[in-house]
Amino acid sequence: MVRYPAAKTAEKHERILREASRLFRERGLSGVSVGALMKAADLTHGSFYNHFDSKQSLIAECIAHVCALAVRQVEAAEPTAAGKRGFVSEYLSLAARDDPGRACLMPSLAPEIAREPIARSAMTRYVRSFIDKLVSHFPWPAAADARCDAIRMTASLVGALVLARAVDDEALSEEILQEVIGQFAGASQRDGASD
Amino acid sequence: MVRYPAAKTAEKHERILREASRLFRERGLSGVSVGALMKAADLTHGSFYNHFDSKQSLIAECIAHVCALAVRQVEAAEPTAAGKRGFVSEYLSLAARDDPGRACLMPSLAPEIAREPIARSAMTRYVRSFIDKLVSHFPWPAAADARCDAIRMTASLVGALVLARAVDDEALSEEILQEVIGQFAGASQRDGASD
DNA sequence: TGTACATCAGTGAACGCGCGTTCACTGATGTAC
DNA sequence: TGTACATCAGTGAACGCGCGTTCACTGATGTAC
Repeated sequence: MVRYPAAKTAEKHERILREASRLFRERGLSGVSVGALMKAADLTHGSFYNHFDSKQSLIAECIAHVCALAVRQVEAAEPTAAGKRGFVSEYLSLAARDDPGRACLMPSLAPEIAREPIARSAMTRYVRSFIDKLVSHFPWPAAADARCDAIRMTASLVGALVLARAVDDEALSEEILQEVIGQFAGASQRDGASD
Repeated sequence: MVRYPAAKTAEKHERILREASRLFRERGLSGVSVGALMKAADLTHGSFYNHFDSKQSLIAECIAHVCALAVRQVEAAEPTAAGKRGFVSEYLSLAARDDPGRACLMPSLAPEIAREPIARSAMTRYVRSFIDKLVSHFPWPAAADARCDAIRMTASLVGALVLARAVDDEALSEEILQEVIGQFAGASQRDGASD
């Protein structure tokens, strides 16, 4: 039945997916051609269609793949207040800012995905999983407000990384990252609500 | 010297810029072709190059143009705590979410612009102007923290709109908008810092 | 174990298409007298 | 005021290019005996 070893096929599928997940986050959906992607995966462009129906369906699969990575990254943090602070510092680190291919997908691709009807449901699962995992994994001052706090934290993280990357000026970029890291760093309540 | 009336030329230049500013925010930079843009401005594609050097330089000019609009929009709000709350509510309104062509440029285009070296300096001016105008126009609880608060607020606004648009589920989308509006709505200090 | 065969993932030329940009031409406009 | 001319923004065919996708073919692999 299966003439070629399933493991070989799966390994190539995985390799394409991994390269695509990295490249899409680095260059945007429209910045990665099927040809360039397959070259990065050490294959020729024709065989792409042995693994995926279309570029669109690869995009949807990539979102789900990176979603799983993101959830695992939250889980890798200590489930304590210190672990949460560490997670925020990593999410908004210079390394994350400068290497979008290994960072969260939302700040790189969310606006482009919002315009691709087919990919939006995968993106919705990403956002929901991220928020839910924050809520369940980390401690929150009040259980009743945990979800609200997690949503606000997610918006802050995504916005800060989007802005820090968009900006040309290193000082301003680092200032944005630091101020938002600081927002989640202390027990002090001066941070946050702004009037 | 000037054979054609300068006003006519300027009016067309303005019309192209206005349509481009709307379309780029709606469809992304790579989602708007020069041909489609010029059709929207009731011209043929060839004459685009009488007005702009290239698509790239149009993009830079658009960012500056929308930046001026954004600053004016902040200025249009009452310079009070209530005015600030109203500004947040409008920034994160359903109308803004559903009509990116008339909303802030950052949540629509920042990631794509971050990948276009030529446009980043215009984007930097946008981000800086936005933050500076928030600082100078609205009241802040402590002058020393005004800039920090404004940066955090900007990150929250941008992130919330990015996520609300990326998500397929109306309830989740509205929840994100509402929680972040709520973060800036009350005098209560429970909002904000999350642990 | 060795040989002939069937399978099918991988290959790369080719497809139609839309892109950004160029350019020879047009024709409405303002100028000269 | 009327006519001939010069200007130049606007027009649309054409350019080379890269895209997503298709497809006839190849050749390494596992199977049959």
